[in-house]
Amino acid sequence: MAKILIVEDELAIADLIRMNLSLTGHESTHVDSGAYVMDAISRDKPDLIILDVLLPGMDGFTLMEKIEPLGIPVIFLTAKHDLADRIRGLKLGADDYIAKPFETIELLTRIDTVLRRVQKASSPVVTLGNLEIRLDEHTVLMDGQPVDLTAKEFQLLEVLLRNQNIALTRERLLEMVWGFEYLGETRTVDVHIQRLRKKLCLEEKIKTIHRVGYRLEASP
Amino acid sequence: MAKILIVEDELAIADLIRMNLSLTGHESTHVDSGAYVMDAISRDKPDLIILDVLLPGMDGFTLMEKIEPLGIPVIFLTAKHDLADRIRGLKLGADDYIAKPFETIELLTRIDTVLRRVQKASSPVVTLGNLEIRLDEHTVLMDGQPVDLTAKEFQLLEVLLRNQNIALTRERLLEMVWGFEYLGETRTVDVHIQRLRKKLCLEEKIKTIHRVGYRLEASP
DNA sequence: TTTTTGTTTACAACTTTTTGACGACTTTCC
DNA sequence: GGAAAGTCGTCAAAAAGTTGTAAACAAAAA
Repeated sequence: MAKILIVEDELAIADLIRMNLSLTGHESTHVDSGAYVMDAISRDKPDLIILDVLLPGMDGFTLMEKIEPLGIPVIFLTAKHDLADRIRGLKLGADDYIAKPFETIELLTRIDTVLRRVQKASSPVVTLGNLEIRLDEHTVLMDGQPVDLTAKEFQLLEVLLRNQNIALTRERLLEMVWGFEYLGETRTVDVHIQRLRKKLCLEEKIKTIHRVGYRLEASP
Repeated sequence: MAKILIVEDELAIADLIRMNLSLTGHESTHVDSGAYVMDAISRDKPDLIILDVLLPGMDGFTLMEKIEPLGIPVIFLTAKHDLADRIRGLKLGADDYIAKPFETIELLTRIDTVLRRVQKASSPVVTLGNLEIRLDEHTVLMDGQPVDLTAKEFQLLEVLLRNQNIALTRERLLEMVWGFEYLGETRTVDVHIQRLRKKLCLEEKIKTIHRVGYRLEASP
């Protein structure tokens, strides 16, 4: 169940892909020119982009450079024998490529593999038990209800989330949240940890490691 | 700079791969039959395995099932047109595949991509018999169950682990765990050793060396 | 200014670490 | 072999150190 954007000028191929995606429970949209890609991305917020290298208007590599910073995974479609293209695509940050003509099952498998890989890695929304942390929006929902966090609290939460299951010393947390050169009491960390625990009911999840620091436990 | 195990029966191909890996700064070992793979893994502890599907002795898929639980990433080598094989490999948990005959640069690129992806994920873990010590998490699991250790206990365990099979005097342990300038009773060490032995059932493994100190025996 | 956010202080509650005592065990040497 | 000397294991109480919390204070934003 992912949203997939197909960038492909040959309608027959696009339709083939769309049909197969819908059969496997994915939602897809299609644009047939490079010029519309960025618009489509901001409108649909796809989870994955399938990108033909040979496009009218704007070539796939130029597009790739624009897409890459957004962190959306890309699967390249290339002609069978353009090895150089495939390498270039991978180097630009594409997650995979498929050579045309491709077999449907291979396409679907690769899509699933990439989605699985990426969903593990990073998404702008992190959930932790009954919490949903939207990094982009800078908001936190607890059981769907928004909770007000101050800037420092949010940053601290972010650092803890990015280091789930890792014990972090107060010094390390000061570095990461307050900045490398910050000279302050390690006590400050405690107080913020307390506030996070209280506001988000994380008494259990944010473990104190005596004489070490704190560790946020990942959800089981 | 990774250790790579090549499982390939055609010597020419294995040599080609090894040469290229050494040119790009990787270390590699080679076995030419499936029968030796598990031995080679436990001996060399490779960071990545390149596995030919068609092998004498044991086929790649059977091997894959054995390797998968170890969490070592695998790149499959398949014949160009065996699409079914590639899919099967990916489904079994392979991280990538390359179709023979392959171009060297593609191989190298894919190796780097997989290594980069995997290195992000992993974190330092040491095992000793039924114990698993996660340094980052500051946790110790015994038969999969977490055991509570205090900070000093954990540090002491770490030092012992880093010096397996080496007898350490109390003075040396004090230096390494308590710090160079620490002035305290050597009795303190005993007490902590006792607690480790008790908590982690290490009565056998942490040997007392009379008039010398202690030694942690490596697992057989 | 008022309000909100961030930092520090103070102290009680708590956990860990150290210590000293003593019995058990090993080694050494007669 | 057996006694003396030294070493180690264990316990529990004392000491040291760490953390939670509230509340005061300072800084920044509205």
